Amino acid sequence: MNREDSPQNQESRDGGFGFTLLRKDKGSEARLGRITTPHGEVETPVFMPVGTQGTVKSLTPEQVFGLGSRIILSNTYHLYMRPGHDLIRKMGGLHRFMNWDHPILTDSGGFQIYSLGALRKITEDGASFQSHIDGSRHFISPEVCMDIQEALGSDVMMCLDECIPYPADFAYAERSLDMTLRWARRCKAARKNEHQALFGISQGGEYGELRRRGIEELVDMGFDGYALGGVSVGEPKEIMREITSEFAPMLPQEKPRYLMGVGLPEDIVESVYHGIDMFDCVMPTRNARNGMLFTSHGKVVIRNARYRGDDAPVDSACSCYTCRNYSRAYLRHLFIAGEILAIVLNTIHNISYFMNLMRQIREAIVKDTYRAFRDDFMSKLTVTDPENN
RNA sequence: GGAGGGGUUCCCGAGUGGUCAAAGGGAGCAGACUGUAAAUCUGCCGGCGAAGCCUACGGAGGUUCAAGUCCUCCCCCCUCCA
Repeated sequence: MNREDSPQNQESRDGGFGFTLLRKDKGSEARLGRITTPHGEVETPVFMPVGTQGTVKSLTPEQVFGLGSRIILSNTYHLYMRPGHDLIRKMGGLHRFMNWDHPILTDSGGFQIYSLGALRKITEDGASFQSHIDGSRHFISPEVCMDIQEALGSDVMMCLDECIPYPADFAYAERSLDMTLRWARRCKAARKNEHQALFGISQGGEYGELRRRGIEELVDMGFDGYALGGVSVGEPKEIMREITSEFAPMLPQEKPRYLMGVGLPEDIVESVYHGIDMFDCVMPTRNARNGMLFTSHGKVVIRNARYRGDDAPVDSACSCYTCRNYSRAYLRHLFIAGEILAIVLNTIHNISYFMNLMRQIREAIVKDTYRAFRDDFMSKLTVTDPENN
């Protein structure tokens, strides 16, 4: 890797990328770790708020950091389309551009190959997109993808992959997997800045033999971390659980393991149990904007009539800014009135909830009580909460 | 006092003989959201348990097989002229 010799290294604050496995829970596969990046350290298991367009929607970077976030996710495809990676490069990179001087992971655009299915075409060479913004045509190959992510200057780059939908038949899943593996090889060959970490992504749909072979090949190639991709694309929960429980342990012990796009609090708790270290999901931010709040007693749809005159905080067990200062009745009023502050306060709460959850998860691992923590968490899901009924 | 326009389901507002429990908004109510084309999307929105029946288009009466739609009278609102 020659990190010590790279010119970028001398400019960096803390050196290159690294992962230290600090502890493994005795009763489960759960792990406690530390990721080191040029922009700071991250304790794992970690949740990365999603900031697709170079912003965690509705929050300032100071707020995001203040809530406990130490790494965020941003997006190659979206920043390439607008404002353009060359502009961001000229502006000194994404960290400076968005005023976030902490770690950033950039997704590759692989998810847009899935989510913008109607607007793209895949060939062996890469993916051509018709811009969802102005209809113009663009082409992203593994090489272009690396160039964009290096222009953005993210701390962790993701390989370009094809995230296939669910369900997908075996033949398609296999063909796609093999292409994704060739793309991974090309990404690795094309990257110029060894200072930015590069993660490989497992695909193969729901097919165990494909997952297994894919992971073996990725590990042979050698990446700084490994992701399980192709989940949270509409598959039944059991399938996601199977993939996670069976293949997280197959990923190298000494590298971070990232479950892409996950997820619900219970999905996170369950996945940590099987040895996942990193998560990202739009859920806390998007659902906040849609009026759904995560709480220790289940979800709260703040616009519901039952909260009209409710003077209690959203979650009495939460000490976030929103819960310390505002009633459900006020939050409901703001949301129904379409006020911007509703979105801000909701997002503060949801991100706060996820950060607290991750903190509790780490504490449980430290205490070697993760299994009990997880069992307790899951049992509460099925209990009807008195406070909320 | 004269001339004209209008009163529609919670609100606004379409509808000028049957295809009308009545378009479309809004409000209200509920649901969805998992590497963000998302401050988005979906459903419900007179009553009764379904086929169906009942109650509804200012009020009363009438014409017609059939009226929110046509006629008569009445009540109320708006504009202009005195």
